[in-house]
Order: sequence, then C-alpha cells, then structure tokens
Amino acid sequence: MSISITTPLYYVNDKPHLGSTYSTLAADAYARYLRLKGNDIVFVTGVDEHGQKIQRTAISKGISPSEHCNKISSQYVDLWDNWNISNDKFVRTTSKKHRRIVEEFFLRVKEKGDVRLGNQQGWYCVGCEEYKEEVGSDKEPICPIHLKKLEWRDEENLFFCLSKYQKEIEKLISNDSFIQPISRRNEIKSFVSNGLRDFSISRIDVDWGIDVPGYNGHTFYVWFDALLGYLSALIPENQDLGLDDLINLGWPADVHIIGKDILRFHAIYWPAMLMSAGLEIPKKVFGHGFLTREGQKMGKTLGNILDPQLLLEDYGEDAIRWYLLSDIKFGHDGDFQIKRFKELVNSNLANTIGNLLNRTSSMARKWFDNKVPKYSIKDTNNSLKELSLITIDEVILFYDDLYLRECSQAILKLSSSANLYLNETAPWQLVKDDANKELVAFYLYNVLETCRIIALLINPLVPNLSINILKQLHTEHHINDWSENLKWGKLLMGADLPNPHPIIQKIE
RNA sequence: GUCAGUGUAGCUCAGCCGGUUAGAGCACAGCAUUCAUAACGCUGAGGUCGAGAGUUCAAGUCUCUCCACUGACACCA
Repeated sequence: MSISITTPLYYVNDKPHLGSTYSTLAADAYARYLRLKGNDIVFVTGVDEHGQKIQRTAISKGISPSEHCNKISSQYVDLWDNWNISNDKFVRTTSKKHRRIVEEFFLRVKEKGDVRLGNQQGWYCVGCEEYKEEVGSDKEPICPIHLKKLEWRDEENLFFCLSKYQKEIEKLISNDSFIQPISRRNEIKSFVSNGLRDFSISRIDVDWGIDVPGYNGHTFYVWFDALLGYLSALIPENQDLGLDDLINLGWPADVHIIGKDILRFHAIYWPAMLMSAGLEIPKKVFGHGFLTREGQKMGKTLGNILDPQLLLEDYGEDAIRWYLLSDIKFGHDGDFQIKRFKELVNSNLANTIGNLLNRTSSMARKWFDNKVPKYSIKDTNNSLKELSLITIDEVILFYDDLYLRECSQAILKLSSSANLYLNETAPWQLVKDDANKELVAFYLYNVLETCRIIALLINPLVPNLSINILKQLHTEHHINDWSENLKWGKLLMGADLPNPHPIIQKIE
C-alpha cells in the first residue's frame, strides 16, 4: 500500500524562490529515504494557480492568467527537474482532474451540512487585500500601512463550519506526533483553545478560480482549492476516478512538509475539511523554518534574494543540499552564510568524506592490484564495523523523525572515525613488511566498506554524491534497497577498484 | 499589548532532574606526516554562558526584573 508525502503547492504569483526550494529539497530527501527503506511512496509537489493576486499580476503584465500560470508553472517544473527532485506527481490546480475533485469534495462537505452562507464583513484595505481586524472605533478608519481610508465591505460568502470540529481538532492536535516540531504545536494548541470559527471558502469578486457548483458568481477561495491539490495530485491523468479511489492511490499522506507560515491551515482547517468529507487525516504535518541571508530577511526590496537556479548553476546540487539540510536544524530558522557554506562543503564533503575514499582506494589499488583487498582473518574485533552498524541504526531513527541535521552529523562522525582509524592502524607503515599483508587488507577493506555504508546513508541528502562514491567502489547497483545492501560485508573482496577521483569539487 | 520561544567561543550549535578547571564541529595558530584532494591526525589559542538581582554550601542550569531578537494572537501563499 502506498503512502504519499507532499511539499506545499507553491503559489505561482512569482518565480520560484529559495524557500520553496528548501521545502522541496527536504521533502525530496525524506522521499528518497522512504523509498530506500522499501516503502511504496508517492511524492507530491505542484502549484497553486488561482486567486485574485495572480489575476492581477497577469493583467499588470498584459497577459491572461492562464498564460501567466503556464509560464511560472513551467519554471517550477524545470527547476525541480534541474535539481533532480524525485517527485512522482506535479499537480496544477488549474487541471481538469483538480476541478473535479474540488467539486466532488465540496458536494460531500455540503451534503454533510458543513457549508453555510454567511457574510464576510469588515474594514477592507484594497492595498493590503485583506480585512483589518482591529481598527479602533473610528468612523473612517485608516490602514496603518497604506495610510488610506478603509472600505466597509459586506460580502456574501460560503463558509465552512469549522466550529463544529472543535473537539475533534483538539483531540487530533493533542497527539504528540501530528504537529512537528513540538515548539510549533503549542502555538496551534493555544490558537485552537481560543475557539474555532467558521471560515469563508468562496469569493464573489474573483473570476480566476473554480466555480462553486450551484452558487453563481462564487469561486472557491484558496483553502477549498489549493489544499485539495494534495488529493487531486494522486489521481492519474485522464482517468475518471474520485475521492473514493484515493485510499488506493496514496491517501492519507504520511506527512505534509510545509513552511511554518501555513501550519495552521494544514493542522486545523485541512483536517477538519477532511473529516467533513469522510476522508482520512494525514499522519503528520511538519512546519519547517525560514531562511535568511547573512542575517537579513530575503526580499525584493532589499534586493538580496538568492535565486535557486543560479545557486544550482554556481555550486551544484550536492553542495547546496548538503549545506541546507546538514547545517540547519530542520524545523528551525536558518541563515544562509556564503562563507560558512563554502567552508562546510569543503570540510565535510571534500576533505572528510571525499578524501577518506580517495586515500583508501589509492592504497588498496597500489598494494592489491587495483582490487578490493581480500583477507581471511576473523573479524571478531572489528571496531569500525561495530561503529558502522551503530551509525546505521542511529541514522535510520533520525531519518524517521526528519532529523536531517542529526543524520548528517552522525554520518560525518563515522567518516571522521574512519579517518582516525586509518591514522591509528597506519597501513602504509605495515605494508612495508610482507608479513602484515593480511592485516593491511583487513584494515583497508573495513574502511572501504565503511565508505560504502556512508554513501548509502548519505544518499537521501546528497544523492548525486552518493552515487559518485558508489561508482568508485563499483557498487552503484547497491542503491535501491537498504534492507538488502545496508549490511556489513556486501563489498566484494577482489572486485575491481576504479581509479578514484574527487567526489566533489572544492569551492573557490 | 497578551502569550510562547530564543540569547553559551569568530560561525553553527550541544549542555538532562543545579555539583569537579563550560563542550563539539567549522574557522584560526603550531606540530607531525605522506596512503590521500596543501587532505588526515595531534596540540593550542579563543567564552565575565544577553544584563542585573535573588535562592543555595554550589547556577549556563532554579526565581524575579530588564534588554535584544523571533513566532502566535483567524482568512496573508
């Protein structure tokens, strides 16, 4: 039975930024891990394409909304392609299948009695495109940001009766594993404890959206559109399948990986909507942090945005993936520092891991006829093997909880230990005496095998680099099944050992 | 404003129920060394643990006040 994991469906108002890339990289790492563990998974990403903002952006550019969406969406497709993201699905909320799912979902929720007509009233700022909650008691309130008069609006909307689900949601979020990381769970809890209110699910002044069946002039508002993309993504193209089929297609999601800004919608609105529609609830919602650059928020006004496509071209996928996933605790905010980025990539990947492979492979080739050394002594006292096996268990536990930083630290520690092991056993000294040949073979084999383990463990984080290592051990075919290949001793003694080369180019 | 969180070496962070001279990795300096990608290893320098007060035989670790930053406080993806 398959399970799905998702990134957010990115809003195509503008071209992809580093934040979206970060979410996607993390989800990709987790997806790769799950596959290696033998899970049948569906990795979903995609785009959210409706709404007034997009309509207006398109108009300002003098093109139609659908032209605009096509353009930006294809940028996302290309970007993920360039980054070798392993997504199985890329859903667009303008697709036909999505519309069908939204309609079916709506009718179910309506049937359940969870939709009502209501009025969205309040002081509205056209500039902010939002209702202002606290405007004081002025008769003509002013937007504090735009310093313009607010408009009083009284608009008929459809509402989803979230308030009915107070108890169910409280129960759901009291489950420790549902919202991660824990620190954010408290925020959600306090929010829910203040009492849930119904929220609007349609707009009457937005053309660029999905029409609400039976309500002329209404289009669905974001939450009853974008979130459902997680469902429609699972529906194969051109097949007449609906909500009842989802259980066989990967629903419920194992985890929604999202940014912390949209946690509430995923942890409260979305589960309630699913309950109403009689569908299962995702197992987990993980809200990760935001990235800053050299201590400052990235933004257009500051002109300090890091373009993911340019980063990729300048430094390559392995370097950026490693830095973002290994140096930033997943769930916390992180700061992109170019100096630190370069130092860590060079130190961790090139020096510690890369050089370990290089020096060991060189010795083995030199003294064992370009082959993996053979030995026949008993490995009853094999400290490196023991450490490798411990690390495997550790890393798997970390991956399970999406502790990606901890994964990389554990892998790095094993690499350092292997380097130290070489320095302590000093095979280049032993080899001077033929009587030690067997021992030298034993030591070198252990380190080479550790390199293979390292390559497998690191694969979800830096897949390209991982394959690169495996190729240099002639074991690239080992990369599909951890339960089979993540065992000590799978490296064949006497197998050919190719001429080693650096697994990653040092930066600068 | 209310609530929550964070503030520990240049950088990124560990420090559990308070208990010997405060730790790691990276960066830096020196030593050593060649199997290796000027890599690996060893040693070292570097901190009044945001500020102040209090509790205690003893506080980075508990309490209070203050400062700085971050987040939540419902329709912003």
